[in-house]
Amino acid sequence: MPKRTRQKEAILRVLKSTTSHPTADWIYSDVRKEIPNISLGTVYRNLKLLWQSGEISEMDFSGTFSRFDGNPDNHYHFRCERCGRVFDVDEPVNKETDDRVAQKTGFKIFYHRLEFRGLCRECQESREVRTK
Amino acid sequence: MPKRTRQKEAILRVLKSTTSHPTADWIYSDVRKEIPNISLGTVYRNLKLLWQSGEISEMDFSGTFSRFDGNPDNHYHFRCERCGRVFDVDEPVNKETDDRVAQKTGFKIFYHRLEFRGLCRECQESREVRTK
DNA sequence: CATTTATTAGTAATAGTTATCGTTACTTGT
DNA sequence: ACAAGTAACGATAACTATTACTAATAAATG
Repeated sequence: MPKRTRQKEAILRVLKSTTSHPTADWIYSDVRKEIPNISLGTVYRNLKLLWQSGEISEMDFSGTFSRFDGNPDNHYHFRCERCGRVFDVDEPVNKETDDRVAQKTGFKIFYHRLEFRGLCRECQESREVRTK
Repeated sequence: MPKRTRQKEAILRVLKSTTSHPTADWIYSDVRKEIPNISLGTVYRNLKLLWQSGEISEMDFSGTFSRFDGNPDNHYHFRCERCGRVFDVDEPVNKETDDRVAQKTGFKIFYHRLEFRGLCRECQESREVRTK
């Protein structure tokens, strides 16, 4: 059973108080204002714990390494959360949404990335807790 | 002016001959069957060159570090390709597409990630070549 | 064929993240 | 309230993906 600690609460509070999608390092230096001797490892550990319990979400999916695609045209992907494999999804790219969002926000939008997440056919039998 | 080298051609050939979205390391070991003493740095350098010339695309966007989001509910993001900042996008999440793709593919789909890419308002003035 | 210069192999360095480990402090049961 | 059990801590080392550096090599050009 997880424990509620000062460090975890501070990290969660920092994360809930901003919309800037901070990096682990940014969170680290912000929390240090309150807990000056907190360790960077503690920040990473708690971010993972908070993510596992569903209290936060992580972007820049799938961690450490890049994957490359011989097809340079914009298309969509499916990623299996269990085995990590990536598949192409044959679904037409919807450009109208780009225009509508650009209109609403004032951003100039070149394209978008869409990735579906779930379990591939092979992995659907034996579901497990998500680990990373 | 870029040169066509045996290494670059081999890397491109490997990448065009698979749909498995390989990692740099996987590409490295596959190309080594043909050029045993190729360097891993060469693979990375050429992947970047091929990406810059638009011949391939890269996934797992934006490189090295993760960003975290205090809001665990599924929502969309916009990422500025110049300054790297990430903004929330207030757009309803479309669950029907998940169902349609699941039907077509046999995957079990939990959710999807959608990220728009372009230039934020501040960066729209001085556009530049994309560097990474 | 000689010159120019991008690219190479090899290796060292960097950066983000994770693992380890002895110590601390939250939680639970008595 | 106190003791026991154990999750979490801080500090640091290790790991992994990627990039930078350098002298040597090999495409391209005229």
